Amino acid sequence: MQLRAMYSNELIKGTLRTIVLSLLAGNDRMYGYEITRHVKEQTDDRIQLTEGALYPTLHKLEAEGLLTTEVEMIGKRQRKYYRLTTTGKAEAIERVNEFNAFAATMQRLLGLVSPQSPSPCIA
Amino acid sequence: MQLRAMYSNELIKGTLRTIVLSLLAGNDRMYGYEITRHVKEQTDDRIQLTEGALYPTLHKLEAEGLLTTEVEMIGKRQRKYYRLTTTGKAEAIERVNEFNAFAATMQRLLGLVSPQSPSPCIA
DNA sequence: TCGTTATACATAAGAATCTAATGTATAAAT
DNA sequence: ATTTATACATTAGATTCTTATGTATAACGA
Repeated sequence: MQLRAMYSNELIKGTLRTIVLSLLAGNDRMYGYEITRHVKEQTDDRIQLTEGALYPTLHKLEAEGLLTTEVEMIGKRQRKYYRLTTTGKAEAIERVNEFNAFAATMQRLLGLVSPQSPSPCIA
Repeated sequence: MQLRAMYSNELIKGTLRTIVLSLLAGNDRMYGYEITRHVKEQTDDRIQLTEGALYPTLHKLEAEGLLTTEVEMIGKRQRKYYRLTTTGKAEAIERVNEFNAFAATMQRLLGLVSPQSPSPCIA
């Protein structure tokens, strides 16, 4: 479940956990399918998660105590919500900062930014 | 050979080819050990390539026709220089642009930049 | 001189992650 | 009635990376 879209698949590898944690940090609770829709929309179809990668990742994050689950029935259909634990919230912040720092380092290494500009456009 | 340093290893995955191609795009020719030193220095030890990842990657890039090699003897010690082919030069540009676009998309998704700012601080 | 560190290549077992396919099922839309 | 969307899940195989190991020369410091 990484992408079926634009970016050469390799680049996305290793960012799935960061994406999931970041989305949950901003959304209180979300279910798997919702996460895939959200990412697809927010990135204009550039990143499309696949089930084969997403579900195992969610299960792993839960097993590590970063997420808790709440199952609800929508009609006869099951829906499994995920929510960050306290540990998960801290981890989310750490991961996002880490990605940001990594991107800045890479952009410098690849000559995409001048060494002077400390980090690219942090909001 | 990805990193033994700061960034949670996962993030670096998939960027090795991009790094190698980018460095060779800026340096005419380089040998393996030189690449590891270069990356380490340029990133202030934040990214440290390991042999187990670098050498197989160089061999693969050569097999794909993106690199050519020139072996030279420094005293009794062998040194294997790598150089971009025409195809390799085009691929290098593509990969770097791809990373840049990917980083921008991720930074938007992770809420690190406002949706207005088109791409972060391109030099 | 002797030991350590640096230079310089390479491979390989095992771990981790992702892709692509498959499976099951309900609900909505055409 | 059929297709598409919603919603979960697993799994075989591929790819990539980590960690360790192997070989060898050169330089440096004690």
